[in-house]
Amino acid sequence: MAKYDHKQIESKWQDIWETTRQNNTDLDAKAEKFYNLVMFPYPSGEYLHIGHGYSYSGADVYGRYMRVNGKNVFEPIGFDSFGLPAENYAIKKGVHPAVSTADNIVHATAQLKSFGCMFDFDKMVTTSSPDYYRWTQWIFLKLYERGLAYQKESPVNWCPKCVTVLANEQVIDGICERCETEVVQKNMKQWFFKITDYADRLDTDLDKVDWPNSSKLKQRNWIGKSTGVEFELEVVGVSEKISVFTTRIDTVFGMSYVVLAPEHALAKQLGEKSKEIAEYLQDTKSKSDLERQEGKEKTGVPAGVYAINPFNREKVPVWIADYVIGSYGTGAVMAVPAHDERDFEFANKFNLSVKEVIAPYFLDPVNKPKPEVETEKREVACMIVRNPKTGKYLCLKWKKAEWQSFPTGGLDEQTPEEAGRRELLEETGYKNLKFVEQLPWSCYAEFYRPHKKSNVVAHFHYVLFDLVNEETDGVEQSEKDTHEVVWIEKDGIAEYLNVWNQSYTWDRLTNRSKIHTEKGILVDSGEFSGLTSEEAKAKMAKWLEKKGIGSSKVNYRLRDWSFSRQRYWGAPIPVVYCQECGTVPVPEQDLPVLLPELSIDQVRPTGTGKGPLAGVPDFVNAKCPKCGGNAERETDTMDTFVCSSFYFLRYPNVGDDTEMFNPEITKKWLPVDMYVGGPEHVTMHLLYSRFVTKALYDSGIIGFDEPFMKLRHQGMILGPDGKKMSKSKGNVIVPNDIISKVGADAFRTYILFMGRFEDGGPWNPQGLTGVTKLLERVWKLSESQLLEDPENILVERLLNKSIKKVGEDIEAFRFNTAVPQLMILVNELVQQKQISKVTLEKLVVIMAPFAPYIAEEVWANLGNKNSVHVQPWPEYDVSLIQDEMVSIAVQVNGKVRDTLLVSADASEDEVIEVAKESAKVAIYTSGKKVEKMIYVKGKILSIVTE
RNA sequence: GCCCGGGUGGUGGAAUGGUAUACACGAAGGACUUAAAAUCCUUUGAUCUCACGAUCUUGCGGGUUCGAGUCCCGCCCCGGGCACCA
Repeated sequence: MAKYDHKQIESKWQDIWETTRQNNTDLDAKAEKFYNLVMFPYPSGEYLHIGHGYSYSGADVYGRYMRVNGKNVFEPIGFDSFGLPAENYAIKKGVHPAVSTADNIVHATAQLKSFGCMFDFDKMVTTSSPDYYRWTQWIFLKLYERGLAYQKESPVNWCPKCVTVLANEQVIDGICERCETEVVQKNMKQWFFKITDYADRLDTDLDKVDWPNSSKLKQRNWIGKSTGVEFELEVVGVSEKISVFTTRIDTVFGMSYVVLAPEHALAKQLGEKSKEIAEYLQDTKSKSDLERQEGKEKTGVPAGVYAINPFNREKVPVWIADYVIGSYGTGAVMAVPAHDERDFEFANKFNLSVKEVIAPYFLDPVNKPKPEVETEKREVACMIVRNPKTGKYLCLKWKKAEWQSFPTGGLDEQTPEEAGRRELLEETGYKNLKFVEQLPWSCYAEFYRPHKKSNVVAHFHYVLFDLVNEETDGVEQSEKDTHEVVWIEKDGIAEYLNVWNQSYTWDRLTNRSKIHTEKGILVDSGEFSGLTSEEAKAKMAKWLEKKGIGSSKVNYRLRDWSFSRQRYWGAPIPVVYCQECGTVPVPEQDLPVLLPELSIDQVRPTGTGKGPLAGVPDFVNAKCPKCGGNAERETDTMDTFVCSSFYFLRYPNVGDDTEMFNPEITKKWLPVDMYVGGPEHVTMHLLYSRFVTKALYDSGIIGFDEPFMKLRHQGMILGPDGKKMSKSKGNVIVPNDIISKVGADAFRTYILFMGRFEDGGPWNPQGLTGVTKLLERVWKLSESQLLEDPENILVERLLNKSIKKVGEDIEAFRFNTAVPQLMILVNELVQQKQISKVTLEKLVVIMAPFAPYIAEEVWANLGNKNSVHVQPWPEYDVSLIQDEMVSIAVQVNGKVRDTLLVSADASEDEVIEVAKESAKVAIYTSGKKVEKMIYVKGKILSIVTE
């Protein structure tokens, strides 16, 4: 009997599959196409790590499953080999990046082959090779043609260590994503792609794709769509007006000042006249983004001018402060400290007024308004009365409703103070009260009043009193019948009150730094008072439009994509600067603009703000394509994310030197059907790819505007120490050792078995044994004497169930539950004295996506000529999915007391009969009246007794 | 602070509102063996009990339900994303 020798099997089938071209997809085949894509690796280190193996294993199991379900699956792979990390690695090793990249690709390719994935190695792309990056440059030209690539002098993220500009997306908390150096702001002329033109479509089109919800949300947050209004304020004595953007126009009557960002034109203008302002502008300019983030202490200076609130003609001071971002909206905001945390903080620091214009609204969930009775509107005073002698507060316990509250009473044309005194006298008899204050906020509450049998929308005003003495005038019996007067300790109030608006007010009273930032009902807002925030937003926008000073507006947080890099290892930007013609793109037929071959010393970044190419006269000096005169080449290169933003379009066209895409092939094969990769790319690669796809769609080059129809993420495999793998921590696990020890089949199956695919987790080889046992058992089964006929009905049922479950689980990326099903099946088969050939064949087919090598070997050993990987997924027999006998739990009052084995199609009555005979059940039911019996077919019988 | 995930045995982890802890690892005991490895069998959430069995248990506290890991409300903790975006 032969031993299971994974090494021998793996090398044997790798060769055979290569010869038979099993995994080289015939792109012209008639069968329905399935483009199964994994994020291509970045060969910045010597080897791919275990996380790559994880991602590819999952994607490959899925791809293989699609193939045996009749799809013509295309599963390409390549290398994202341009860019900073590859260059940094090369420089560290003292090797030219072209050399180190080529070396790394050799290692990585060998690894990729060992994984046993059905990659089509004939269609590889390497983004750093000229026959690829000519198309990167071509994409640039296409975007440039549409006005989507432009140059702009602006503050950009500069990494002093990588000595280059970075995109916003590559700066994490003010730190360079790659080298973890603090990023500084530098004013430089840089290239940008106008991704902001697509902000809205990038947001709404997410509805078209099947992506994890969390990823859609992440992208939406990054795009940061925000709907509001933009309107103008006149400035007293200045001809310029200030435009502000706000999402809360409903709070406009609470505006107590206006803030300009230091970058605002008016701020600069005012700075010319005032030394104080000029100094402030200078101060904020020198702060790095990180400093601006860290020191969140608000700073600012008065601008010395006043703006006019168009709604109430009130004069409000203008301030200049760096808590307003110059590049967002209009760079100026209206400040409403009563309803915005930041404005509140600023107002507190600089002693600016705070005016409440939004009252919280409460719908009483206990005493809900009744639709059949009338609703009355009332202005109400709510009295908070303290007895200074005892420190207790006056509360009422209601007799006809479940209320425990402070006393309240209608205003009836009186002030809250007057109404409060009157009402307290009536309800409690207390007559000597000292008015303390009226709280600066009010609340609306809508509820049903059982004692008056009506609904009410009450607008509560809160008045504080101190009790001077306990003298009373007595209380009428009718008042005594409705409520009882109680005095409650200060600490007990929060618990005692059960009326929401009062609980809210008490909470705010004891914690005065709180403000109301939610929606509510407008107060003190002129003609808009009484409206809800939503109603007011619509009406106020109309009001502004009618006056011609404002309108609805949408803003996005997304910024344009800065893609020029002052580094060597990237695709040169195909542009020349001509003294006569200005900026001229290199014509398509002249592509690629080749990266000059330099010595390692010339490759090193310069730190001058220009890339190393600027020091290569042969490269720089060029002829203008337009006029033929002398011109200079652009010396910046493109960020690697440009290379990866379209590689999926190129894969099916690899080998075609005449055009980027063959329209026929592209139409047939794109968009990508399934894309697997890490969630860390959601706001970078995935966003950029969607943008480029949409731009090409708008150019009429391609006929689809979303590149990835389905997306699934693998989680991150951490080091054995539970920390993110990194060379410096020395916890990097390379799959090679594992594969050579236990084989690719065991590696793939185990890593997918470890946990949910999207979860990842620390690498722990302990459990590998379980999977190697599984494979060895299958091997042993294949070496045993096989039956010709199916063994028995029980085995058949389990087999059919397994076919169903494994298939469904793969389809849903639930690999970690598919593998256990295979284990259950194999364990059962091992228990059988003998198994049949048919059963073994079916087993091998359904485990083949996980363990392609052993499956193929066993399949061949069974005498099959064709590959197991093109065997159709077995059909399962629906009638064999359901067990004949099922075990039913019998619960008495919620506790399982017995389990019964009954026929699966047993009726409720039959099950009840059997349950009645159970002695265990009888212990809990005898002598008691059965009130209810609930039967869930095949699952449970629930008996409820008195 | 805001927005997403998540919290289940010693460990990785299962579980359309219906028998929580599948499957695997580890551990303990046993068989085979001169011995070990491999393999196979048994046990393995906790507590009480000689035992039959009982009680408790899915981060904490409430609620809905015949029945809650799962649904609702309020907290705590961990991971990720965004962060002065008006």
